[in-house]
Amino acid sequence: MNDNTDTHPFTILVVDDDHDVLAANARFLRIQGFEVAVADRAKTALERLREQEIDVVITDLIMPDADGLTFARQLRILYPLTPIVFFSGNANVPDVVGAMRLGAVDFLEKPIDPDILMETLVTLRDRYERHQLIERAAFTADTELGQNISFRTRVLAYEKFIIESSLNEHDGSVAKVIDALKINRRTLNDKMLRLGIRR
Amino acid sequence: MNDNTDTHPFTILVVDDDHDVLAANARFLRIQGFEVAVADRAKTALERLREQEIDVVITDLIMPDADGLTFARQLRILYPLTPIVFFSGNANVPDVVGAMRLGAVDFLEKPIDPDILMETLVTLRDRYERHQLIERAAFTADTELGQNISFRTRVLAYEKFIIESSLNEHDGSVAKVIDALKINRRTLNDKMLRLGIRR
DNA sequence: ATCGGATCGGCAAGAAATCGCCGATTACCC
DNA sequence: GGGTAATCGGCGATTTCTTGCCGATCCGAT
Repeated sequence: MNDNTDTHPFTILVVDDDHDVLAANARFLRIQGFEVAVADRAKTALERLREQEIDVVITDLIMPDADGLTFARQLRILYPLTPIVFFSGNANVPDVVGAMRLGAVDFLEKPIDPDILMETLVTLRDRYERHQLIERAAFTADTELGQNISFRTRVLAYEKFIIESSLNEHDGSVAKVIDALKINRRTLNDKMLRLGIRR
Repeated sequence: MNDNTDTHPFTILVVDDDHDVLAANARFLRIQGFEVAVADRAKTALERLREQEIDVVITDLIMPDADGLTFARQLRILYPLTPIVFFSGNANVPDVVGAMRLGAVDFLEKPIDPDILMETLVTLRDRYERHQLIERAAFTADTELGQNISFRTRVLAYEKFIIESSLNEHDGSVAKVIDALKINRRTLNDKMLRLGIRR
């Protein structure tokens, strides 16, 4: 659709406190052609997120300074829609449930099967490329502390995201979007206007 | 929203192919004061759902005529917002992930701890009583069923998620949430009421 | 018991969103 | 050119949301 001119490469943040595994995974993903950032704990991960535009976070459930779910919760507040993929060596059911409730995309078991990892990431990248138009600024935004994004802003950004996704999904057919989202035609037009969505 | 005055009792459908366990669980729940329907396989479960109004489905992941995820998928098509609670004796991670992606409320391990079961059900009943059917799955872009849920529902679910996350983050302090989300106190209170959020 | 901080809900005016109705535009196909 | 399908925006009645103001409640501290 609306090809924008940004050249931002699809970037993955890998978080793991085991430096060897971290390095190995990072290398593997780079070889596969992904842009990769790394962090060895929650704190550094949040720094990376602040520094650069991250499109997917892959994180161990167990970290030295915070458990993965707490980290995911913080992440969700700052970046509500950034996909998170968890992995863990000895996951129990409640952990998996908790992770999925936080909107995790997937939960992989350690040792990670490279094929499965690739498949997951390729799916996410495809999705990302189709949804390229999402205004990340709306979520990321506000230079200083990502914290300070208002409720309103987030909701609007999310509405925009839904509509753009649905438009993409339906090859730009407004009629189909109306049907899929069960939204009034007039309302949809109004929102598209207000949110600056063009087909 | 619209207060209905119906006298329909909160009804649970328990699905398990082990007749002894099924009977035991059903009795337990009846003693606890719930209205209970039972089924020993997916086919009968779908019949029950057609016959009577079911408010929650609790189902074993493994059934003689269909695996639990397939059943859940059918259920989701017919009744997109009916809460599903899974249980299983030997759940593996992919199963749990699949169940949660289908919008399961929880995933319990067999043998079921009665306390946990009760807690889950009481929560669901409370929510039911507040006419609050929104599920996390409603806004997660990764669900298989994201398409069948209205725009409105998804946005509301997202609002709920933001507020709950923020409350969580701030140890339940409404004042801090007001500050963090930059939302009017009165508006926040209204939304919490409407969305069924308690501290 | 009393004070202060935090929270909550009723009320009502003002602001914003919703959505039906109508007419306009564009594109495509006989 | 006429017919049709898809889309868009102006207008305005109606509905819903927002939010300031006021008073009530709850609790821990004094």
